[in-house]
Amino acid sequence: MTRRPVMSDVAAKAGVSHQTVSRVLNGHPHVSPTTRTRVLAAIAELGYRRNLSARVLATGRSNVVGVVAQNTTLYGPSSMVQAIGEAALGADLSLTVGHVAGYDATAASRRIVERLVQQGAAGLVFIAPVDAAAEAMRLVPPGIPIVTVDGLPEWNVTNVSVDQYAGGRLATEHLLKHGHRTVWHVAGPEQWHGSRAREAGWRAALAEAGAQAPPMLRAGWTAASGYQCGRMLARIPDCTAVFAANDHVALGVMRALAEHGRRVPEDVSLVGFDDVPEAAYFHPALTTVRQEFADVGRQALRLLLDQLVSGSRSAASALVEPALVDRDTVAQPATTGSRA
Amino acid sequence: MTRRPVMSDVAAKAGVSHQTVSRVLNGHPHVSPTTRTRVLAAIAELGYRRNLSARVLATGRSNVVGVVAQNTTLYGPSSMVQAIGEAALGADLSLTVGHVAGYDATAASRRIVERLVQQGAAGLVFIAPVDAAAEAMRLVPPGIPIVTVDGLPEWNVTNVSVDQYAGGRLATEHLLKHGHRTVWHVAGPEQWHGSRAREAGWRAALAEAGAQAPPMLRAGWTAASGYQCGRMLARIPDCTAVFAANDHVALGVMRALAEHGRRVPEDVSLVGFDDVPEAAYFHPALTTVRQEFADVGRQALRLLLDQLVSGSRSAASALVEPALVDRDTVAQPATTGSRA
DNA sequence: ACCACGCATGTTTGCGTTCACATTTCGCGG
DNA sequence: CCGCGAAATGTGAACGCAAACATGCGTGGT
Repeated sequence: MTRRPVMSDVAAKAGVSHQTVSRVLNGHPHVSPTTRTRVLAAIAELGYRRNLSARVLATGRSNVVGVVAQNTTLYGPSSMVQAIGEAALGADLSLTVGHVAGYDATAASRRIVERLVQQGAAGLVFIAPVDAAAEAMRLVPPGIPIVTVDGLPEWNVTNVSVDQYAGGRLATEHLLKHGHRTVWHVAGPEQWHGSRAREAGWRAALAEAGAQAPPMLRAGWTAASGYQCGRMLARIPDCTAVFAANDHVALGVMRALAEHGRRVPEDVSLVGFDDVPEAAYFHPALTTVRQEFADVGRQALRLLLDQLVSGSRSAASALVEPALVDRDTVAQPATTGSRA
Repeated sequence: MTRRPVMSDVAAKAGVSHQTVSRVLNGHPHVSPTTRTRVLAAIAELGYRRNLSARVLATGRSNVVGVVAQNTTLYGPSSMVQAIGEAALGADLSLTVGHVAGYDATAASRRIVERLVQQGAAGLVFIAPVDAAAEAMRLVPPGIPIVTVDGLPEWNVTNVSVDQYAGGRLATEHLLKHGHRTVWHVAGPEQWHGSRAREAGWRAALAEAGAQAPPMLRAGWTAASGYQCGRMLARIPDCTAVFAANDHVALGVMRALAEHGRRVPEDVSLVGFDDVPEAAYFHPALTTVRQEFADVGRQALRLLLDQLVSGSRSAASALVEPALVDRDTVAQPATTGSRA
């Protein structure tokens, strides 16, 4: 077993100095075309790859950006990571993704951040939809730019998120507009900023319409938890309109409703959130609020890049507007036909 | 702006040599407790983090493993990456995930592999459900261990996958057992090995039962493509049993069937694949074949670790057995009640 | 009392690259 | 034909760390 070739091996083979090889590799000027091709040939022949560690050590810069993601099994986070990855590839950056397991978020985030920093990450993207992320963020040395996704404004860091408050309003107003007296809400986990923002939007829309806010139900992000909540809602005759935390929760709710013989949308109208690709094929097709996750990912990387070139952290921000996608789960309430 | 502290800064502050600091950091023996605490204090005070590039350069080893993943938006891949990430964290390895965009798989994979190798990855996991991955794999220098997930045996590399052939049989046999004369199949993309294996399993089960294989329909992995296929199937009165490429495709099929007034399972029985978390909440609840993605991820990392300690590539393999999850989408065919 | 051994610590060297600077080569105008 | 500047190439040092080797000190056995 022979060791990996290094720059001087290439240099020897091409009959030049290692520095010339370096110049070729980095596209520096002042290298004659003939030398360049000779060097290139030697590289190919030896199967030489440059050692990135040595390069980072020598230059003090690296072009890897780290991503700290919360729960990449979920559709939202995974779409964003994917989008960031594609954008990074385009910007000739490489991506190191630290996947935080669900159960011990704080400890895991710490370790991940620690590693990313030690690896010399040039910048970090925190997909930080929960408070636990803030603490890990504090471990990052001041020199390294940060962008959060779904972070909180008070963290005072560049942030990009979907305007979930607006989304909550959108959903609620849409239901109200169809003549429902009020709208029930099955919320997501309360640690998630998104849940809280959607809830706030829901309350705001209700208040503005002069409608009383019914008690709020708490679900996770899963269909199973939505189903549990749905079983409660199904027993409440007054409940004619529901805004669910996300599409999967909505699916669970629909299921519970159906089992109790309550039809969607005839008896109960329902709006989800996210617009996962299969939402249009639920039965009936789900009316929902679309979040452009890929867009969020791209913007996050763009903002990080801005900081990278400017060389310092900033607190710029971007908001992505959600949009209502009207399908088949919203209708007039049956009893109060032409009341409003 | 003062530069990041290095080992000698810590050493100076603690009044020792840099080598002693190194020993403390690496948990070497022969360091007195008092010195150790002094060094630790200095590290904390300075906010020192060791430079991983320098470490890698000096030792020649790195403990980062690379993952090349195809389409992490999908439930399967993302679950596996997540599982690998958790397992890696447990083994004190760090993970660099290269996310291959969908559109130009070959070029993107190349670049990602190139990077991973240059970064000095100790080992690589290819989530390689398509042929394009094989080509990228060839770029990896021989010294670096590889594990593929959903790879092909002829690649001659350590591989772990779900036994999708068995899964296809399972699904088909389950339908046959209920008295269906034959089973239709809506397959996934043909580039994916999983699709092909499931198809083979389907054909085998049919042949074994002496049933004629009806023409096969081709979908993607999405509900939308399943819906398109479903619209065809709905027009075929003979079609009483369908095995769908995955759960989302099954959802699309169900939707199309419902629109044509064909009931599931009374008129058409349906089996999916994957058992995504929301499958139990489809309407009706989907009978499907469960793949233990997390298990696959964990095994992949374990096999990589084995190679890492043994120091050489091997071609061991692991197969994870899928299991049928019986829910509400399979029943006796209506017309041929007590025929078989 | 002396030697030898083991523990705690320091010194030197090299990992593979880039950077700053030194040197050689070449072409061209006077 | 000389000299000068720019282009082409080479040389040495530095990046931050760990490994190998070297040193000094205390302790126990005989």
